[in-house]
Amino acid sequence: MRFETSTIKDIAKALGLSTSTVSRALRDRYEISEETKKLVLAYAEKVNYRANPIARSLKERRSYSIGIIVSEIANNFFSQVINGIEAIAYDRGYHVIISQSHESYKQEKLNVEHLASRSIDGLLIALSSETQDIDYLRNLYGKGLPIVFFDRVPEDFETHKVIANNFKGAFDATEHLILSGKRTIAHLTNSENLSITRERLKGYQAALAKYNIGFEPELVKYCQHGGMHSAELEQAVKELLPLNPDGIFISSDRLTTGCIMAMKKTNPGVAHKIAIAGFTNSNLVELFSPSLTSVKQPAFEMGQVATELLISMIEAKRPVTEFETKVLDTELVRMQKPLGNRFL
Amino acid sequence: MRFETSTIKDIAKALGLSTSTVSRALRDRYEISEETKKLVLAYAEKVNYRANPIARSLKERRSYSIGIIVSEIANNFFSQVINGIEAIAYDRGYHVIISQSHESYKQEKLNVEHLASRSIDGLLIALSSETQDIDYLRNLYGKGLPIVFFDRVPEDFETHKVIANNFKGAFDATEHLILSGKRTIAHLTNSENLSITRERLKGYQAALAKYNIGFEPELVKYCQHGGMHSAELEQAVKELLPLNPDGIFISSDRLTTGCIMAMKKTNPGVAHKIAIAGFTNSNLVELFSPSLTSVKQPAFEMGQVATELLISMIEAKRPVTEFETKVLDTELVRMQKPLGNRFL
DNA sequence: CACGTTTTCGGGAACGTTTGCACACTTTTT
DNA sequence: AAAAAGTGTGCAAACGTTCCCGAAAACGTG
Repeated sequence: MRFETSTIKDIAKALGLSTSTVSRALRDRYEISEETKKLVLAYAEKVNYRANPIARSLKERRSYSIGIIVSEIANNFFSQVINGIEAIAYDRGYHVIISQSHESYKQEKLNVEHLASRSIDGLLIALSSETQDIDYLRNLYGKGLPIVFFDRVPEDFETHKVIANNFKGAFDATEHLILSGKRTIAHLTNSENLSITRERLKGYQAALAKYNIGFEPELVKYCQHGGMHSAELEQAVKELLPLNPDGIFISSDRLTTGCIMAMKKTNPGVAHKIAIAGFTNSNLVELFSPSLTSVKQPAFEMGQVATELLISMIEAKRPVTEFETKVLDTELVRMQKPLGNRFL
Repeated sequence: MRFETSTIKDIAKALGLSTSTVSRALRDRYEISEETKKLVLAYAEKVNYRANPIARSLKERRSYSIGIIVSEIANNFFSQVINGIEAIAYDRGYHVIISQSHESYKQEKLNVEHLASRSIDGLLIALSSETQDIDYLRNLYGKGLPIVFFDRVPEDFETHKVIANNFKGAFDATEHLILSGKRTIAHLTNSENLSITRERLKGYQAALAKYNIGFEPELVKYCQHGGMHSAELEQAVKELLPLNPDGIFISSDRLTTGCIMAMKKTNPGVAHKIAIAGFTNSNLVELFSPSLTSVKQPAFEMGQVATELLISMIEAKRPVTEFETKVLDTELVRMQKPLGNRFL
């Protein structure tokens, strides 16, 4: 803000004290007498003094801000994560700067470096579906920037991570389809680069195995761009439908909604015949037709936990060397009984 | 970032120049010889020099950041607006700090003041549904903080504003219901505090008038919290249904989805019998059941335009005195033919 | 050659904080 | 009574920039 605002100097002058005394009084340091503290506090209150965070940052060499990278904020899951992040961050006196990678590696790298040059104190990141090379992150991390990964995490990076129990979420969803009598279950998923893709695939396979259903690789379709392009989704659906699946397990938020949309567009009839189970944090699933069984991730909590870990790293006196990977349970929300047809 | 990074001083020392010369060379000022400039630039490039934005901000008394206040980011409309804002802001070298009011006046005020103390250069805000008193904004504005309102704007505040053509959007939606043969058209809307509420009500009334349908005040239900609480919505729906409307026009994104949800919950049968038209920017409307006619706002564009106006204010040499209110057209997306029932 | 101009550069203050150190004064200890 | 310890405060440097001002060098011009 370029407009006039009272500074510590003004207070010092007005009260006939030195800036150091005022500063210390404001920070409630032990060296200052109660009397002076009260005086300063009262006056500061009166003139509505607000410490200039920029000057503070320059002096303390930190900005009290943390960067967030997600693929997009217009996404139920991520916007809920962000809410969790904000809840903790604001509480602890940090503000957050959000950037979107739009599932592009280039954009992600650009944004991270922009944030780093903006003097963030720490970074919270879910990798883009394109990302394979995370050396630029390793570099920043090596220079001292605390980083916590969430949701989409790299395997070979020693730091805190927060993820959902993707294996179990996928297992539950697939098992649910099997228990509903489905046998030919397709799997639509994200880029192979992503940890979530691999973990969810394993869950899917494990469920099939448990019920002695053979794993058919051609029933698995990968979307390199995470469903950002509708053409990609339509292509996948077109390839999948001829295999006549009676169920489909979809592995991410955007993919789930995008896939249903693509199925309706490609072949509206079949969309209602295939049982759908998918990861999504949409709070509108009850409105969807066809309806589906959804795997909900504890997004808000994930944001909270990740932020707490990050702040603990930022505020640690000495370098952290013990890292943990928190795994949060997902929730299976079973499809509503379709009581719809009599009303159409 | 607290980790070591090269400064202008380091460059100066290494090159045997003064900091002023280096600074000027970096900023490409005319006083510096081409030769020296090249030397400095080359060295800066070599050591990967990045100007410290915090020091810069302190010196220049501005932060190159703009604040955004929306009611929530987990909202199709707002997240799209934010995308538009970011597109322009990043392009012009600003970064954005997003805050959510959650439709609470208290939270809104708190966030705005937090942002202001964080030295934002300007503010982009859509008022919360609770907000009536905007004196605190007037105060900040008076002190020199540029503010641009979008979507939910106050009437008595002289500054740039960007809104959708709410009157026409509401008119079109209502007319569409009328032309579909509906005669008892309810209207579910936001808090009366909001500009969008008033404008959309007028559009609704105008459409009724055009077709000689009497306006029935009891068919209009207001939601003070903009549908943040589901109880509020269910209450409204419970009051509305006994009046036997055959159509309903809903006035905002969250309200539209929330209302359908509430109708399905309260009386699933009737949900499919009432024709629905509502404002929403959800990209999933095609998935909804019951399906609906939607009024889409040019959210992305709204963000872009608002940001351009704000930046023009921020960068204006002298105080801006000519303000404009940009009105952007909405788009009516007609309900899909329900080809659904034969597939259920 | 003496003078003004232009070009190119450096010194140093300033932005608003925080903090190590020194200093003065009071109280306690030996 | 002198020394030590404790208490409260101020001075000044520092964080990394930008920019005003002055000065040295190079260049005409008469």
